[in-house]
Amino acid sequence: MTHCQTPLRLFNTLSRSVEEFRPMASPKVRLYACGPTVYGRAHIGNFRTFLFVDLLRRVLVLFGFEPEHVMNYTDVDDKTIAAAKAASLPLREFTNQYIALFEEDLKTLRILPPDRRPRATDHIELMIALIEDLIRKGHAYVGEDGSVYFRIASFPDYGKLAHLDRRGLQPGARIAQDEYVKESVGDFALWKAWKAEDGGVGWASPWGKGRPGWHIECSAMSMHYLGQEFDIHCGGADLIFPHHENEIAQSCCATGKAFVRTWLHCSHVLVDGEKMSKSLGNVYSVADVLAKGYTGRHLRFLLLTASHYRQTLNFTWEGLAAAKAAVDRIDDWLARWRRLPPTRFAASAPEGEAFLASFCASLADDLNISDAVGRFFDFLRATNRAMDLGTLLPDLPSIWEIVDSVLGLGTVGPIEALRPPSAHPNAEAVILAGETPPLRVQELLARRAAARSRRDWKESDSLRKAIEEQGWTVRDTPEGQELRRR
RNA sequence: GGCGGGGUAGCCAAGUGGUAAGGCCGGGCUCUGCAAAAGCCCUAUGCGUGGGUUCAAUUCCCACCCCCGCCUCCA
Repeated sequence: MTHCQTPLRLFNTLSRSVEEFRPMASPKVRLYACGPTVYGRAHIGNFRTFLFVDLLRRVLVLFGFEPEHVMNYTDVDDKTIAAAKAASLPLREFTNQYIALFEEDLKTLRILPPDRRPRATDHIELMIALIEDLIRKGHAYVGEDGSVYFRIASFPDYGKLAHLDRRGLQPGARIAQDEYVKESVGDFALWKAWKAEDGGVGWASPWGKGRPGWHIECSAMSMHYLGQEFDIHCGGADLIFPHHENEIAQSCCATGKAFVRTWLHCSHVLVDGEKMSKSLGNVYSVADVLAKGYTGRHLRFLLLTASHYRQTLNFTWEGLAAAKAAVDRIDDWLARWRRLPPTRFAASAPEGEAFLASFCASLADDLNISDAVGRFFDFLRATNRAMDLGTLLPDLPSIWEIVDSVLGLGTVGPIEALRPPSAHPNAEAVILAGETPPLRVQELLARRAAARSRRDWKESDSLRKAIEEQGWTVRDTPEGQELRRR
């Protein structure tokens, strides 16, 4: 189902410019995204990045590509080891919990699960083989401490992605304690020798017991699943340096190939204009947002559409309330046309075509979702007006399918009519919640229907209030009462 | 210091060398028993500040003032 014919243009961090995207073996697109380090609950900043990857993936499909999406779990590093130890749990058991929570949050945010989600600890042999290869080729060496380091001096292009030259890597204030064992400050660990604080965590290797450095896992797993050279590698902007720079160095030196064609990076989230930090108490998880009465769809809409992915996104509760209002408006629009008979929709209509063309054009321009959504709201208003007037509509069902393939909001619940013989006679109402209202609400609804037929407005109003108190909203339409979850 | 990203209405935000998308909030109106929803109208003579180029700049150039990120923990 290719709907957008326009060439897709993306900003490549490598060239710092917007380029037409052309995969190596179109329509296949091999896509690798750096995943979370699973030592704690991920926060909304993390999810902005994963939502960006989700957007990219959905847009690729919309433009006729077939992405194969791989995302890793970093389940071994200083933090996971320390946190597992603090929790008195084996590393694997500890990280399992956070992977489960993360996947639950992905589902809440309606993020499509990556095709593969490899864990670092399941691929230690691959990493060891890669490190051996780098040593063999003279790009890595074993330090006095038994750790293996990558020699950045052996890779002339080092710094190409981050646009840092070696002068920027001179010894500074933050010299690592293991400095004396490395040839150069910029050299980074491929393999870390076992230390007492690692406890039971460690794997046998040609250099003794130890564990992989952070960067090597992504090189090993991405090349293993996607090939030595693949199309897109993406992640948060903070990963540009050193993580992705180091991945490039390792991978290119090992294979002599270009590794990745297009690098994409998503900017960070601020909260109330400030960087999230535990000391400020502004690090929010998906669960925190749900606890305030918002849904995953509200948060998704905010993080996905509030600004361009290369722009810093300032999260505020006020902004989330605005996102909820916008989603509610979309839901009302959906509920409205979904109840219409098929005869109201034209098979093809110029306004529908024009809208889709502009929607595609916006997304083709480096995933300009804000602009695309702006077009969508124009279209929403135009079709609402057509519904007011009762004129023929564009093919809304198929157009929405396309729009929602990107927005990922879904269509909430089935539109059902609740009428006798339901639990309560006269409780007829259209339900827009996707869940059956409790008997108490059905009863109130029935009484209200009766009051309304008597034109007892006072009773009708107090029953509406009672229904509100049960967490439901009732509206009156020419077709009768309409019930929805508040 | 090096590299990079920003400053557009009450809030969020797109955008263009030709006179400011969209969302939220607010005000008015239509419809309605009421309410809600929906629609219509209004809400930046203005796009950080000062210069310059141009017939024309928010959009290009120069200078300046703020804010933020990265520079081997970090989505």
